Amino acid sequence: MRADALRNRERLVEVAQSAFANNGIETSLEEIARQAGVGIGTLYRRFPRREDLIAAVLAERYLKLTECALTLAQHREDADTALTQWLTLLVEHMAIYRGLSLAVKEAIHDQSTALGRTCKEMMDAATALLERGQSQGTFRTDVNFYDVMSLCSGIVTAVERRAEKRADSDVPPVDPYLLLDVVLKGLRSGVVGGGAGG
Amino acid sequence: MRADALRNRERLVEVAQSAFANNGIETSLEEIARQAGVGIGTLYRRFPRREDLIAAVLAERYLKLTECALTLAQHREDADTALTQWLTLLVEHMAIYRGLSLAVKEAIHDQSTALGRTCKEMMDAATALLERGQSQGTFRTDVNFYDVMSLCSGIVTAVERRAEKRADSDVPPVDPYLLLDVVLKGLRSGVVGGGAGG
DNA sequence: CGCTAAACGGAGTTAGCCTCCGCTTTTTGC
DNA sequence: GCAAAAAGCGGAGGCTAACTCCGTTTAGCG
Repeated sequence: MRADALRNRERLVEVAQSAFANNGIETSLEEIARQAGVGIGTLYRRFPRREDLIAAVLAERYLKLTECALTLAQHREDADTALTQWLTLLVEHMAIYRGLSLAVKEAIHDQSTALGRTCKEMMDAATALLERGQSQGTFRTDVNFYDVMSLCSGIVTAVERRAEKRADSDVPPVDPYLLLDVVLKGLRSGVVGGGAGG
Repeated sequence: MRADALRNRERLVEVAQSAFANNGIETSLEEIARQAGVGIGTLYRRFPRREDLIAAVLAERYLKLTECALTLAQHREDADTALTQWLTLLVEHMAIYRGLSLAVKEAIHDQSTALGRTCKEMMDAATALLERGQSQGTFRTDVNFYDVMSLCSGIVTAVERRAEKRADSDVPPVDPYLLLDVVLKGLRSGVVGGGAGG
């Protein structure tokens, strides 16, 4: 890769990072290119899809989450605590850019996108946490990790929306940790078999 | 309202209904106007925002959900069963148009939109179901109805995404009833105080 | 220095949202 | 019935943002 290309790439990721943080993940790509001082063509050559840019921005963060999951899996202690800790991190991570939780949910099953592939590794590592708990009888066995991710993504989306409307009316604040607690409580095995028939 | 205006209005709602069902809620408004045989200006005069059209399409359905909530609230029997039944209906309802769950989540706090106002009545009726259960000790008292709606919306979003990608890879199907069961289980009081610290 | 592949960048195309306003149809008053 | 007025129609046009294409520029190498 040529030196100027590398420089531009880095600059784009840098600008995108702060643009996503300020304006959400839907920030105009032309705006990002302008701020980075490159042409729109340059941005598209390097990041053909918006997700590719998102994936680049998130790369380190995902790596950290993956490592964290691996570490938690190795310390073969309390499976409940392990999953709780990791999901807490995940929820905090997904709340960083407005719109991110949805983008992740979109990409989660799609190995053809950079975001999807990056996600995959992390998912694999974290899946182990759930499955360990399941084999120990800590968590109910009829849910898979996609289900858990989906619920967490729902939590983050709720927080995002609520934050946007905060100026409005009498909207109460939402506590992601509370919602996560509800989900985790629902995941624990206890007396299995709730009531929602299907 | 003039007769021709009423006719056009009905035609638009009719076309929008099937367009939303086939292409999701983000279908181009110009496409809807074209199919209805009216100009784009006519559509916008009657439905200034996309949400107004959505609200019109959903009006009857919301009314049914509201009535259902009221009925369930009056039969002062099992609060758990009541909420379970209603949320099951809700989830089924929100899965009808791709993107609807998000639109509802967007509008839920915004009384300035038609969708928000229609939602409000339904929410008020359903909130009673949760609160009855809470005062009876059936459900944990630290969550409000917005929280429950948010989690349900997350479930539906997951189902929508999964359905879109079904052609892909080895994606397992998702069961909304299962996820709803997880949420409901998490809502039941039992020994309150899970583990997700904040 | 000079050559070449790589990279650049922005003009141009497409698509959808939304507004504005001259024209048409319905309704109303007589 | 008929004409005036009110209501409604519809699409041209402005706008923004995604995305493509290709002539121009430049880094890197010998």
